[in-house]
Amino acid sequence: MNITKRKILSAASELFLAGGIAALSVRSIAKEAGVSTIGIYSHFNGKEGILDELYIQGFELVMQAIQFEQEKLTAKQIVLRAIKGYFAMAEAHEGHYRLIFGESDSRYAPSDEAKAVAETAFGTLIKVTALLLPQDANLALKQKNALEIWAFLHGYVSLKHHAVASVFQTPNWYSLAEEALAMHIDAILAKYAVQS
Amino acid sequence: MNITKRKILSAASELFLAGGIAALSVRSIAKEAGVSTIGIYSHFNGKEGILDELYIQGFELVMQAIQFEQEKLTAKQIVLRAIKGYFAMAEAHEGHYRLIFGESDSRYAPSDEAKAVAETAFGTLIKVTALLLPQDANLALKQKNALEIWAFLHGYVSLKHHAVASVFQTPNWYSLAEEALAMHIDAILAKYAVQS
DNA sequence: CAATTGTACATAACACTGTTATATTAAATA
DNA sequence: TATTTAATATAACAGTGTTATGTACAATTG
Repeated sequence: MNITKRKILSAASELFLAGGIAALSVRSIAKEAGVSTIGIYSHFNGKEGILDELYIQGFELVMQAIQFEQEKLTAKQIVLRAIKGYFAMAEAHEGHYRLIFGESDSRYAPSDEAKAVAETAFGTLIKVTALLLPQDANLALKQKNALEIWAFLHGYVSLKHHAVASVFQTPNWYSLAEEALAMHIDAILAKYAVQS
Repeated sequence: MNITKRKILSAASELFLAGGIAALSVRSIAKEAGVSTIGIYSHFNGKEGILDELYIQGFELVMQAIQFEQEKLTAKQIVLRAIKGYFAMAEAHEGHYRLIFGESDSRYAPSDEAKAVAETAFGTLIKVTALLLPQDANLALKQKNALEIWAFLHGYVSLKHHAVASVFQTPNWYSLAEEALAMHIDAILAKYAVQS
C-alpha cells in the first residue's frame, strides 16, 4: 500500500476512534493526513472507500475477539470465552461496532469486498459455535445455531447502546448477558446431546 | 394540536414511511406540508423535534404490538404471541424500528420526553415477560428477564437488517427466531419453576 | 376605533457536508 | 528533450440543518 494511502487511512482511524462517525468528514481526514481533500478520492473511493476500510477493520476485530487457543477446554468454555471476547471488543471499539452494524451512517452500504469479509467473520463464528453441536450436524443447523447465539450477543450490545439502558442502575450489563447466554448454551447442549 | 402542526407531522410520517430517514429533509417536509421551511422550526423544534415525534410513534407501535387480550392463554403462549407481534411490527414499520434503535441518524438523540415513552414501553415488556416468572419475583429479576428476551428479539431483527443476512438462502428468518425463543422460554420456565 | 404587540411567514444567507470540474505542477516515460 | 501520466490545489456545485432579517396578518390593549 502507498505511503500516502496509509497516512490517510491511519488519520481516518484515529479520528474515528476518537470521535466516531461524527468526526469523520472528508475534509477533516484530509487535513489530519496532510493531503488535499481530492486525495481522498484519488487514493480511495471517496468517503465510501474510507468507510469500507474501517468496516473491514471492524470485522477483523470481531474475528480476533472470538478466536484463540482452545486446548483443554470444553465446548461450553470455548464458546463462553468467545462471548467474553466479543463483548470486550464491542466495548473497546464502539465506533467500529456501530459502523459494521449500521448504527453509524444509514447512507453507507458496504462494498462487495467488505461484505465478503463480513461473511468470513460469520464463518468463523459458525466454526466456534458448531462445537456445541454433534459432529455430524449439517450446515443449515450450524448456521441456525450461530445465528441464534449471535443474535443474542448482538442484542445485548445493541441495547446497551440504547437510551433505555439507563434504567438499569447496576452496571453489570454484560454479566447478565453472560448468565443468560450460559443458560441458553446449556439448553442447546441438552437438546442435541447424543442419546447414549 | 394545531392544524398546521398536524399537517407537518403527517407529511413527515408519509415521507418517512415511503423513503425512510433519507427522504426526511427539513425542506422536503415543508414542501410536502405546504409550509415554509421556517415552519418546521416555529411548530416543532426543527428536525430534532420531528424525529422525536416519530421516535415516540415508534415506541407506541412497539407497545401496541406486544399487548392484546390474554384470556385463556398460558404464560408461554402470551409471550410467544407478543414475540410474533414484535417481529410483525419490525417488518411493517422498518423505518420507525431503525429510528428507535439508532440505525437511522447517529446525530439524533431522543429528548427526555421521548426517552420517557421508551421507558414506558420497556415497562410494558417487563409486565408481559414477568408472566414467565414466579409471582413474588422482585423488580431486578423482572428487569433481567425482560432484557434477556428483548435482547434476543432485537438481535434477530437487527441482524436481519444486516448485509450478512443474505447468506441465509431460506427466508424463514423469523421462524428460526421464534423456535430459538421458544426454547429459551422453556429454559426460563424450568429454571424458576416452583418446586412442588 | 387606533395603536401596539405578537405570531406566522417568506426570503435569503451561513456553515457545513460529499463530490467534481478545472487548472497547475511534478514526475516518469518515449 | 518532448510527451504523457499522475498528483495536487483551487474553486465550485448541490445538498444538509439552522438562523437572521424583513414583511404581512391577527390579536390585544389604551
